[in-house]
Amino acid sequence: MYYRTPKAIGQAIRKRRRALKMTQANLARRTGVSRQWVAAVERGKPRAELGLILRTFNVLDMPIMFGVDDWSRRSADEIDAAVEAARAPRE
Amino acid sequence: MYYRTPKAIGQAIRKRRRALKMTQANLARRTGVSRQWVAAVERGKPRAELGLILRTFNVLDMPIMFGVDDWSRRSADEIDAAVEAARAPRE
DNA sequence: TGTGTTTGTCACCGCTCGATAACATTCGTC
DNA sequence: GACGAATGTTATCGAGCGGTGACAAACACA
Repeated sequence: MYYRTPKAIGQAIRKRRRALKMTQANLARRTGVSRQWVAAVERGKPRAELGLILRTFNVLDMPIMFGVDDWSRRSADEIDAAVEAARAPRE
Repeated sequence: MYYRTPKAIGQAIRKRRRALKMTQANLARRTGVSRQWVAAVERGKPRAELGLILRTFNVLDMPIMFGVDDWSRRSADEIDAAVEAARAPRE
C-alpha cells in the first residue's frame, strides 16, 4: 500500500491514532502541536510542515520507507500525467 | 530502512534524483516547484510543505509506505524520549 | 585553462502557516 | 433525550514559506 497524497496520509494517521486509542488532543500534546493542527492534517491539509508530519509519524510509531517503481518502463509523459492526476489544489 | 527526519528525506530525494540522472532544475520543473525549493529540501528543510514533498516523491517514483513498530512493548516515556531525540529545531 | 552547467544562497514580496482562543457540531454512553 | 467528551471550524496574530531574480561557487569536460 502506497501513500501518494496528503489525504491518504491524513487517513493513515487517523487510523493509526485510533488503533492506539489516542485522542487528537493526546496525540497533539505528545507531538508538540495544537489539537487543531492534528484535526486539519487528518482531514488532508496539503501544506502542513514536513517536520511536524514526521514527528507525528514518530509518535505513532509509523516510520516511512520507500517503494520504488520501475522507472525505466515509464515514459516522461506517463509520469507527467500521473503527477498531474495526483496534484491537488492548495485550497 | 526507515526515514524519520527531514534530513533523511532530503538525502533520499537527492540519491534518487541522481540515480535517475535528473538535475535539480529538471526535477523542479516536473514537480512544479522552484529549483531553489528542491535545493533547500535536499539539504533537509524541515518546514517544507507536505503536498510538495509528496509530489516530488511521485515524480521520482518513490511512493511511501509505513513500517509499524510494536507499540505494545514500549512505554509512553520511551516514546517521549524517542520523539525528543528525533526532534530538530526549526532553524 | 576556459566555458558552460549545476548547485548554493540571498533579498524581496504576497500569501499561508501554526498557535491560541472561542464556539459549533458530532459522538458515545447513560 | 441528556450529558460530557471528542472533533470540526473560524478569526486573529507573528513568523516563515515558496517564487522570482540575481549572483557566486562548485563542478564537468574539452
